[in-house]
Amino acid sequence: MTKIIQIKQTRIQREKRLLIQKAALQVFSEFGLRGATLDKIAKACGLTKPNILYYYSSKDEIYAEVLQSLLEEWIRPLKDISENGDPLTEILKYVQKKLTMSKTKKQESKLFATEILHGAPLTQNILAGSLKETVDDKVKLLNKWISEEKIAPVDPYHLIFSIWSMTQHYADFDVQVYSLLNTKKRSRIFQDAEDFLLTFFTRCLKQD
Amino acid sequence: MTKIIQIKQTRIQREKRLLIQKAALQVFSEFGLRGATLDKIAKACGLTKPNILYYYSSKDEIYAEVLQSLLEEWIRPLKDISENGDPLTEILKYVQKKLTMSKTKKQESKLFATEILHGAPLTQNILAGSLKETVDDKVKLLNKWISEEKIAPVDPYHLIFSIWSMTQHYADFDVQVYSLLNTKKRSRIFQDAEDFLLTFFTRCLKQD
DNA sequence: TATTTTTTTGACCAAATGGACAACTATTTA
DNA sequence: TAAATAGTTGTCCATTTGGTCAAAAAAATA
Repeated sequence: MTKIIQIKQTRIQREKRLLIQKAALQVFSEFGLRGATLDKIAKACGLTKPNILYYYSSKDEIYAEVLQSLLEEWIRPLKDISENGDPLTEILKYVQKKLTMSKTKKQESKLFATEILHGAPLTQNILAGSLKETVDDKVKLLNKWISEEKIAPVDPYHLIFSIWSMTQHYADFDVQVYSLLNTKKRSRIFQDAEDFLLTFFTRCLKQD
Repeated sequence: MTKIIQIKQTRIQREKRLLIQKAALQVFSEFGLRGATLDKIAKACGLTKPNILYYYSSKDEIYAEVLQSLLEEWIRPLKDISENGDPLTEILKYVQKKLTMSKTKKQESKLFATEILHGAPLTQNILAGSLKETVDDKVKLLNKWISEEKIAPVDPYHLIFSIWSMTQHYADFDVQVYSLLNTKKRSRIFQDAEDFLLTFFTRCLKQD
């Protein structure tokens, strides 16, 4: 008797898989792949361990799926930098978008950081693939803007790295950032950060 | 019979403890606290697991010691920013020093990053203690320089964060950085990064 | 060199953890 | 509503792993 392979997801499958992903993101971002346990994920979403393994065949599969869906979201805003807009405005908009992501997607940022930090075992091909494509594309655009003297000359790769590092810092290192600021400044981290970053990049990129 | 407590370390103890610390740094920075196993550390330094536990009473104790000795080293360069030098030069020297550390102390940087990323369970008091003191001190100095119009006005806390994030990025996210650059640019990452950072901070901070 | 102290290790243990599975329940479908 | 399918869970298992311990080996000391 041939086993019938189920193609379409049922309502319950959709719901439970999402539930598990959400809990897994939370647990993985806090403890890392190896520190996270199925029991922790199970508790975080109110399911039993075997029940989780009914939807995913292994812990690694959950991790891979969470990471996968995160990566696409992570790359996307870079693509939005538009050839048509005002160069400086486009770059500042990207900075803002990334900073907002640090605020609203802290767990995603931390999970991504942990993955890269530990050698990107599951992500390497995406980094060297679709991310590299997008980056190379935007580097071309930045170089064009530079040659047209619309922004000040600067290494475009390192410009992109600087945007990533400075914005993601507020998510990944939030504990440190919070520890070093007093209560008053703590309450307006993201406003201050935005002011700082916009000023910073404007000063650095403005053609006088 | 009272057990005699040994105070002075023997030659072997000094040597072996250092050996273990070095191996532990390597393993912890690659796998994180939970991903690292005593067996991996043992293999990395050519000792047996029980032998390691003869020198350290637990895995956590090794981690704590490695982290502890790293933290002091990590904070130090910030203290070197001198009131007496030329403001911009002092800041640029600090940037350079931090960038060099990213190149030569990659494992340390990654271990520190992982610790903070996961909530700094063992580091919180140091962050809020001696690091905060030093930072507050330098913030005062930066504010003084700003009020004297020796550097352009900018939020000093976020300026420090930006130096940390941009320089450490080259250690912590090296896999990503390498993936995105072609062979030619890969061979001069740190020169390019230095050029970029010095230009950037100069443009941002120079009083015209 | 004899004795004491330090160092090393093989064998072992208990807890944690990823995962399997059969039995049971709930839901869907005919 | 009966049959079929999907979903759930208690129990169990094997492996990994932090850590113990007693006995052996090496080193220091008297």
